[in-house]
Amino acid sequence: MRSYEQYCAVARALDVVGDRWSLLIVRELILRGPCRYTDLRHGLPGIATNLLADRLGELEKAGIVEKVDAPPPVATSLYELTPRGRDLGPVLESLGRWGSVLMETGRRGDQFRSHWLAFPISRLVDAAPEAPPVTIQLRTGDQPMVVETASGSVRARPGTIEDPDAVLAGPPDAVLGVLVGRMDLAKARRRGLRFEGNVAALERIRPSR
Amino acid sequence: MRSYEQYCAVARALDVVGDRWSLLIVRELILRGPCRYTDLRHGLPGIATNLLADRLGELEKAGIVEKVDAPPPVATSLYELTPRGRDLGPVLESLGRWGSVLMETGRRGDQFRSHWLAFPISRLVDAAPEAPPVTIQLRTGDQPMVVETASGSVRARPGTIEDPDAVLAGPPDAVLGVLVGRMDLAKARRRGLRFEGNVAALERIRPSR
DNA sequence: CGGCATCCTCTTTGATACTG
DNA sequence: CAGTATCAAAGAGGATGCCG
Repeated sequence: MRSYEQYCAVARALDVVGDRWSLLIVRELILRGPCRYTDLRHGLPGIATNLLADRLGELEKAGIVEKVDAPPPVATSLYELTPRGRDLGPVLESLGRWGSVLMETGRRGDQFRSHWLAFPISRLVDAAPEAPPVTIQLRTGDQPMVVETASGSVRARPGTIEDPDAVLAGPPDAVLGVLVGRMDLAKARRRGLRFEGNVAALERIRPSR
Repeated sequence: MRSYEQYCAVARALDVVGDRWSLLIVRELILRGPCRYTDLRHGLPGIATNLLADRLGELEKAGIVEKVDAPPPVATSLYELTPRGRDLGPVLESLGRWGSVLMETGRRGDQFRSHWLAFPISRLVDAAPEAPPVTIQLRTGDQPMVVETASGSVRARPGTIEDPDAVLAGPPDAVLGVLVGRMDLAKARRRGLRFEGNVAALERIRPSR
């Protein structure tokens, strides 16, 4: 990106990460940890491959991303964040918080990847830390996810679990709407949500405001 | 900006404010309050006038900026932030925090405007709230600024004050470096800082980390 | 002059094809 | 798999023109 040439911290930050796609690449690496080139392409639907290569080069030069050789089992190299890159977490956090109200409009044919749910879900809070743990199986997007409470917080990870307290399946906006408490079950069902299990499990998960 | 078309809060936020210059326009309106078109141009050195007009139109359509007729004395219209626009404060805050280490490299011929100092200065903290207030006069950039402590916090505003506890003048990086405690007085003087007054006044102002 | 709209050039992006 | 090469389209930057 062409520099703004302003002696201001915001402008200088944007000189480095203000390019189109740059912050979304960081999002992928924060959400998924070290990634192969192909993993990044999959998590960034719409990016042109030459742009991904360009941006990775720039981010590497800026000390945000590091290219490392993967340990023996994998025969490729991985991209991962440097500590300086991980420091962008609060930037993504504030942007995501500001953007969360824009998620109410559902999709307009937007692409979706399941692991993107980890961001809003990490903002949920387990209302009763001393109560028994809750597990919820999600089936939306490209891969199944598990939501589980752990010591007062809520986390999401890819994978499946046996005997979850509830299963949510269907379109991403309905699943997300119910999870964050923005949409009630009846409305979500009308939008295509399939729900099984214990409704009380959802009440253990509440938006932290 | 072309949409990323991703059902992710970060991507949707960037759909709205990810355009070049957009967040810097918001910076100006947060730092200076309602602005005339010309004020914005002055605070955004390097922007092409058609781009400023374009961006203002987009930001208005997105509900971030509002164009209002100024009250009688002024014969022009003003641009101001909507509540939704003011909600971008934390985004600029986190970006500025991340970018602050990029300010150590001084200028490379970058443009500078005095009011940009308000951002880093608001992160300073008055170490001893019960101690007498401190006022510092700054003379760097396009207009004089006053830094003053008030009930435990530190604020900056344009203007001059009589009998300040200290006066800092010279290049912006030296003034800023001393203010945030990154540069000691000797080094700042070698970089062109002119200092008058009470050194102890600086010790009342400390980075809040 | 403040507040844009137009025109033109140059750079960046996006889509696709191709290679080690 | 992990990119590079190519080329058309979109966007940015700069100059200038217009209008109250």
